[in-house]
Amino acid sequence: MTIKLYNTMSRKIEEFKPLIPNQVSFYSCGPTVYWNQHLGNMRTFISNDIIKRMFIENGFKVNHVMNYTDVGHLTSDADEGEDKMEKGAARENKSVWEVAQTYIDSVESDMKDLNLIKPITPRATDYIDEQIDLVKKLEDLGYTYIIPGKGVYYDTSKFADYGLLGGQNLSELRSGIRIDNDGKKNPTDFMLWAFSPKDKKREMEWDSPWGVGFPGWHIECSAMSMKLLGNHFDIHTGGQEHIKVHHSDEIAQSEPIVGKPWVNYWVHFAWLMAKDGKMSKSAGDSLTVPYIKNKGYDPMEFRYLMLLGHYRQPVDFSWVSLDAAANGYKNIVRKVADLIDSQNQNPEKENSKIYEEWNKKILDIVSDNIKTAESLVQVQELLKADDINSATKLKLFEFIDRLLGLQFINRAQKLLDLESVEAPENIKKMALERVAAKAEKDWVRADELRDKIDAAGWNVIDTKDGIKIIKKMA
RNA sequence: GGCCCGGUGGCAGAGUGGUUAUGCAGAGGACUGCAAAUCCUUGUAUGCCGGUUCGAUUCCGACCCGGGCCUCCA
Repeated sequence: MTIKLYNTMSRKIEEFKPLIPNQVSFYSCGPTVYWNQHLGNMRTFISNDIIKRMFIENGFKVNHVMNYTDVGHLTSDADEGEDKMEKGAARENKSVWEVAQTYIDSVESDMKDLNLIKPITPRATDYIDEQIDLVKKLEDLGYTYIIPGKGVYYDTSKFADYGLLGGQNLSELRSGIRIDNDGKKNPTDFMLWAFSPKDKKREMEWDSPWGVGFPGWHIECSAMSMKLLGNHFDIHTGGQEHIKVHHSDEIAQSEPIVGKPWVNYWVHFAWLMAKDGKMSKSAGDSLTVPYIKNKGYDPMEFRYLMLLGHYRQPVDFSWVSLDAAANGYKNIVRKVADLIDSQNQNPEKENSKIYEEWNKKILDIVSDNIKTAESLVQVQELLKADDINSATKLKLFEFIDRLLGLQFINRAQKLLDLESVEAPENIKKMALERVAAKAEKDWVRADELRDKIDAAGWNVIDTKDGIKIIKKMA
């Protein structure tokens, strides 16, 4: 099967060729754990997860690493800025270490809710020695300089390919830059190691050949990815905003050490936009997984909404679109439940030829640059196909669940379980009274009883085989 | 200022040089005492103007509009 991905470096959709056959090494820039992660972050995690599942279904062994940035960084190289981790600690009256743990727990809970296959998740603070080692190597190679009182900086003019990923060379970047940073040799130079301020003790700081301080932001991803995936690896992903700075800087600090190319495929995800602008402006406020759960949405409904769009296309988040996705998702679950039901009533044998055909068709679509929306069209077509029996459809849904992670069968089974809950005696009694009323064509009495049953939390439904009493969804 | 990406039916969002997905919502019908569920049917959509072409929504150019990045951000 041919796998294709859009490579930001070449700006083309390329056929994927692994460094090692049937294996893929895959690094994703993860969250800074100083606050709740919003739905925009979740979109990125879901995109990573789909790529991973696509590889797994294609028979690859996947080594997926996603870091947690638990080191504070200055918000800007230009001035003193604020340290996000320390800001979080002050806000919550906790140590920075406690803050990190709190939000690691929180994001892991979200990832579980969204049915993400857990990646390997290193923490930046566990790789300080590796980061210092990289800075030392860059210093030995002559790529660094020190600004007294501030830190060790990377001299981007020493790296001929600087900015290649973003499609601009250094002089273009210079002309386009809006701010100038005093002390730096080039506006694009960035900090590799920051010196701790003289006047105050930081909670997170370490000794280094250059003095007590803490690592710059970009170096951690180079250090952890090299350590865990090797000096060369297949795929590096992240949000699209990382192209120009973070990933360009990662390349600049890594390729002098490991050679070129360091990473074969760069994949970037477009943003989920809140209606009033970027999600991150309201980071931690309301648009989180726990928040939508409280509003009664199944996290799978959000995942389904994300899969309706393409990862390289920005998507607007709104309650209207989430509602539409929720309805669409529930409708599929209902139909899958009917398939399970029908298979329980009249077991059929699956048709392996049809299974293989549809399996290939859907996997091909997703393998072609992750066209999840188109794969969901096939899901609808599969449900409508009346020449495929329930057993075959269900087996295909098992595959679809592995590939898209939407837990259709799980939710369908839950629905059936809910529907099989026995009604209590008083409800049953009312339902039988209603049957009697109906027999006498006493429609007023019948509807009254149905309302009473409804108020008690049950639905009574007339079918051609008699009545069904079903517990209402919570 | 530099770079990049879009503008598709009521909404969300695909694909495609020539019968324009899919979903949600809406309408009509079947079924039902009425509901619910389900099924069937249904919609004069591709920003504007040129060009290439037998033919463009799809390719090319200009324009208008919107968005993103360039500063921490998934």
